[in-house]
Amino acid sequence: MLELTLKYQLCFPMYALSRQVTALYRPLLEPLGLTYPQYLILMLMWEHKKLTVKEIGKELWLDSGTLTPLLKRMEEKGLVERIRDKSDERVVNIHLTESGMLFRNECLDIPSKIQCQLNLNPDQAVALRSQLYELLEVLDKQGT
Amino acid sequence: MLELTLKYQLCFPMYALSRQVTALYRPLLEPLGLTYPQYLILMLMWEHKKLTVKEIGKELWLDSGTLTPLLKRMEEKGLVERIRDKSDERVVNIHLTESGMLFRNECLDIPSKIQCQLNLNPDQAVALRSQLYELLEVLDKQGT
DNA sequence: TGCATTTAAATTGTATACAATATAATTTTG
DNA sequence: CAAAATTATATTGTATACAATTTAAATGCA
Repeated sequence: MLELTLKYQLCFPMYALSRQVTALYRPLLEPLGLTYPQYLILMLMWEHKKLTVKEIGKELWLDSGTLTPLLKRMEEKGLVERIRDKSDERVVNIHLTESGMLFRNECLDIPSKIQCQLNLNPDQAVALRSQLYELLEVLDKQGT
Repeated sequence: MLELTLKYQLCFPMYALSRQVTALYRPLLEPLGLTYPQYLILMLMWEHKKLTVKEIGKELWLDSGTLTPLLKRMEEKGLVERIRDKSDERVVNIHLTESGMLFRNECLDIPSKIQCQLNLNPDQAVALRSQLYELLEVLDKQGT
């Protein structure tokens, strides 16, 4: 396991699978004019209606260097609005628009389509997800 | 599991973890002037000495649009040479240089450092790796 | 043989990621 | 209170990813 060969690495299948799973989303999101990170942000917004850039960054593990241009593109598409906080001018609040809200209906069956293509039963999916979140937790604590 | 909320998705922790694990490599690779994809290519080259762009692409699930500039940068650093195949001028063979060979010594303890930071025992790591490769296999077959 | 098809890389253009730095606003502190 | 430190976002620059197209070479086949 500690060998310096591609096939013994844990990181590599993680990297490759992440990209290939994202590729599964592409044909589902492209007709909606969405990219995968934009879809992630929309999922957050459907749940929260309003979030700061910092809060989005914490959820997605992304910084403002990535989020600022990404959110600007989403604003251009009319999915969200970027509004400076009145009480703290450093903060930018992201608001879901009516249009962004309606996009949710178009995305309702995406999760089931993806899970089907991964050929996973629900139990397996839940188990794998837990394991991945455990590792994220480990890294989160180290980052502190 | 089929809910349209970030925390119920399987894809998201995969995406986030992949990036965070790559971030673990960064402080180890940066002193060597390497990026993570460059390190992956080096691992392949240490094993094979000579590969075509297409063969590298198949191993890493990357296309020439990504690999051509990446390999040019590695050539500039003196890690590899890019040489047109004499018998088939469409093909570019990538050769490991002496210098690229020597880099292996600097990377020997990277895998153990990473595994340590992930706080995984070898059995867990092997099990997770297998599961990820199974999913890659599923996607590979669909891609056919 | 000669031309259509296929193949391997390269190129172009767009969208992330992320380090490093800059900017502006707020908080802390002496 | 005023300067220093911190914080939130934006900007700049570099390096992937990847779709779409182009180019050049090799192959298939009538």
